[in-house]
Amino acid sequence: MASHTAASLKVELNERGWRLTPQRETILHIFQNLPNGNHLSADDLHRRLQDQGENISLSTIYRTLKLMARMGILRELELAEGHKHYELNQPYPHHHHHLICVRCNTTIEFKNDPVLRIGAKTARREGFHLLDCQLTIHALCPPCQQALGLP
Amino acid sequence: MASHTAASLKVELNERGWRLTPQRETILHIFQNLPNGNHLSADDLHRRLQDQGENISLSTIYRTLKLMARMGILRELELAEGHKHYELNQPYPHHHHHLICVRCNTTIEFKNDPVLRIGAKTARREGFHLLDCQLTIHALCPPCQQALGLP
DNA sequence: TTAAGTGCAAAAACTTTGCATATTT
DNA sequence: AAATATGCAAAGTTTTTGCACTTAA
Repeated sequence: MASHTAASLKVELNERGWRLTPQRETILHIFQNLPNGNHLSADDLHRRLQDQGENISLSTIYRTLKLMARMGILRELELAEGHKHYELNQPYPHHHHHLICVRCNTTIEFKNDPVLRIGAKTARREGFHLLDCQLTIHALCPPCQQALGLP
Repeated sequence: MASHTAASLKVELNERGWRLTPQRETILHIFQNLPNGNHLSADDLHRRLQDQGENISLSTIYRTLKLMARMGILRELELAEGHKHYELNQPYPHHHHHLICVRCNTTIEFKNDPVLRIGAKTARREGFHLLDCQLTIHALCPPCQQALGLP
């Protein structure tokens, strides 16, 4: 869960018989330069790559996102938009969780160390190797409570 | 987040200008009779309804699942299969979280009250009305660690 | 009565796959 | 050289939508 350089990514890939390609390196860079709190869908990433003149196919993007999520480099977020979003899987103290309004999709990030510790402990107890731990809270934001006439 | 009867569901729907239809009642029953720890995708639910001779269209199922999730009656789970699953949103002490192997999709449920309290507190602090709170842990199970030759 | 809900079929959105070609190790 | 990765186009899955009809309140 440490931050990656192209070199360390290469090592980690090679250990598993995989390869460092220019596409994978470019995609990693995009995420590393993403302002904190941003996250991209496959399509967002594709567009962003095209904007900077990189032509990487959507297939490769999907394959790379899944690979990096399984390696623990990216975390896969299920926000409210109906498709997955990805962001760098940052270690403590940057690690965070999400509070989401199910009506308007407003999303608030928050940090919580105890939850992170509980997640780590739970995985360890079951013998699992932790990749990511996210608390997702579904709720109604104040304006949406109003709109629904909730007490 | 209390358990629902057809009558209380009706009240809650009517309060918001919505209606209790036979389809909605039938769907609620399916979930109420689901053994603890089970969860259904839209398609699972559709098949299950057909098996018991109920003809409810997939459109209605999708619309109902979303509605009930937004009301806090069902919780929407993002497990690893690539589509949503739903289960009854049960209050403490039945409330639970999920530990998922990203490689083989093995899923383990676990309970954790502190996380639930943290979720409730976080929502309250932001003025949100809590609907659901789920800790999702992505990890590699022991066999999959082996298969990948992890130390 | 009338606003909301349903079913159908069609479309949309998102993701995966087969295969020929290119590239990393 | 051998195995992995890519790009393309095509197909697959899951979910949403428009519309005419039905139904709960």
